[in-house]
This record gives sequence, structure tokens and C-alpha cells, in this order.
Amino acid sequence: MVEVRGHVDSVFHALAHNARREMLGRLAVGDLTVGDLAAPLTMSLAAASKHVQVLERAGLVSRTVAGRRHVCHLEPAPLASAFAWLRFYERYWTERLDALDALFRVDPAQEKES
Amino acid sequence: MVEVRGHVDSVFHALAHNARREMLGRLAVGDLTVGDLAAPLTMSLAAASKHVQVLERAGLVSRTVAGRRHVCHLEPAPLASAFAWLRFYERYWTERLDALDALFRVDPAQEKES
DNA sequence: CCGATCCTCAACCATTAGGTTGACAATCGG
DNA sequence: CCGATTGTCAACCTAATGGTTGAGGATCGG
Repeated sequence: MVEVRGHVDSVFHALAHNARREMLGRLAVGDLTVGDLAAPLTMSLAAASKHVQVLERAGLVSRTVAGRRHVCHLEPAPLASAFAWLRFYERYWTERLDALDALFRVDPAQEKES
Repeated sequence: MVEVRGHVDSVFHALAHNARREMLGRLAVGDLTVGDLAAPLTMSLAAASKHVQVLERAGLVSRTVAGRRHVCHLEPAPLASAFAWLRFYERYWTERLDALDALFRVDPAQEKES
């Protein structure tokens, strides 16, 4: 857990584009070639290829060159890092929900918040 | 849950910079002014102010103008959205761990892969 | 009222992002 | 060997990022 600084950057950046998130979603179902990944997208193959490279540099996708086609495979480990980072804040949004819940359960007359 | 398309983009993009993640981390402890948030960073106040604006546009931070200072408050709800998006993939990295576990349990003599 | 403080805004700059097109390397199917 | 398929690469464009500086608007402390 050392080289996290720039790594987390690249993972979140990779997730910050709908086309790339969609790619990940389809790779979750099964391995796909670059062409397969590009097909449903409204952009050129070269553009989609760049998106795959972004995912690759973030460690979210690995590639196996099989003849003339490049088969992409989901590499979920970096997602776990991002998940872990967000997990720290889980307490804050659940607290928010708890506070909301408390508003409905607590007698307003007893309210003595800090 | 409708306007998710560009919203998730902006949240992940906001998280894709260490300075902004650090800001969120310190806001988790308590509300801070823009100057407080800028102080530990190696950049100008104006630059830090822009980062705060990015967090604000992503809905991660709200601002209360108190006199001449702008007090920032952590707004964790969008983090929950990002967390929920990642949660879908949790199954894949835990599966990976299960597969690894299986490797250690299987008799190596039965290994028949290439 | 006056100076210091807090912060935004505008202008500017360099780099990256995201997209296009065209050329080409490599492979597969005959 | 030849043509079609698959994908990258290079060049180019526009727009967005991330940073700087300088100016100035409010506001607070006397």
C-alpha cells in the first residue's frame, strides 16, 4: 500500500467518463475485443482504443493479443482500492441518514444537539 | 435517480485529484474556510479556490458565506452514489480472492493447465 | 475611516483530454 | 499471394485542467 498517490488519481480519472464505465460494465459480463468494446459507442474505433488504453494504464483492464485481435479482461483490483477509499466516508452519509431518522423519532422538545 | 449520467462523471472527476481528496478528508473532521483548506497545499489560494469550486459543482461541498469568509461543509451524498456504482463490482474482486483461495486448496498434482 | 484579511475574478499559459482522419502493421481466410 | 479485418499510431484540432499573477470587492479590527 505504498504507491497509492498517483494510482488512485488514475483510477478515479478512468471512472470519470461514461464510455469507460460502460466498457467496464460490459467486461464484467465477459472478455471482449477492442472492436467489441467500440461497437456500441458513438465514436471512432481509434477513440475507443484510447479509452481502453486509459483503463489499461489505470490497471482496470488487461489485454491479451490473440492474433490480430486484442482481448480485454476486467481487472477489478483497483476498483477495490477506490471502494476502500470511499468506504471511509460511508459513516458520514449514513450518519446523515441517522440524523434524519432521529428527527422523526426524537421528541423535538428533547433536542439538545451540540 | 435520473440525472446520473453526467453527475457520476463530475463526482469521479472531482475525486481524481489528490488535493481535492485531501480537502474532503479534512472537511470530514469539520467545516473549514477556503483559506484553511488552501493552507497546507503547495499552491496559490486562487488555485485552491478553483478546486473547492470543482468539489462544489460535484455536490460534494456546500458553502456558507459568513462575512468575508466562505465556510465549506462536506456533503457526502454524492460519495454514496459513487460507492453504489463501485459496489456492483465488489463481487468481481471478491470472486478473484475466492479463486486464489481455491488455488491453495486444490491438490497441485491434479493441475492440468498449460 | 483605514488598513489588513479573505476570497473571487479575469487574463494568461502549458499540458492533458477527447475526438477526428489517414496511414500502416499484422493477421486471417481463402 | 491477396484482400478484408483488427487495431495502433501519428498528426491535428478544440476544449478543458491546473496552475500562475494581478486587480479588486467585501468585510473585519481597530
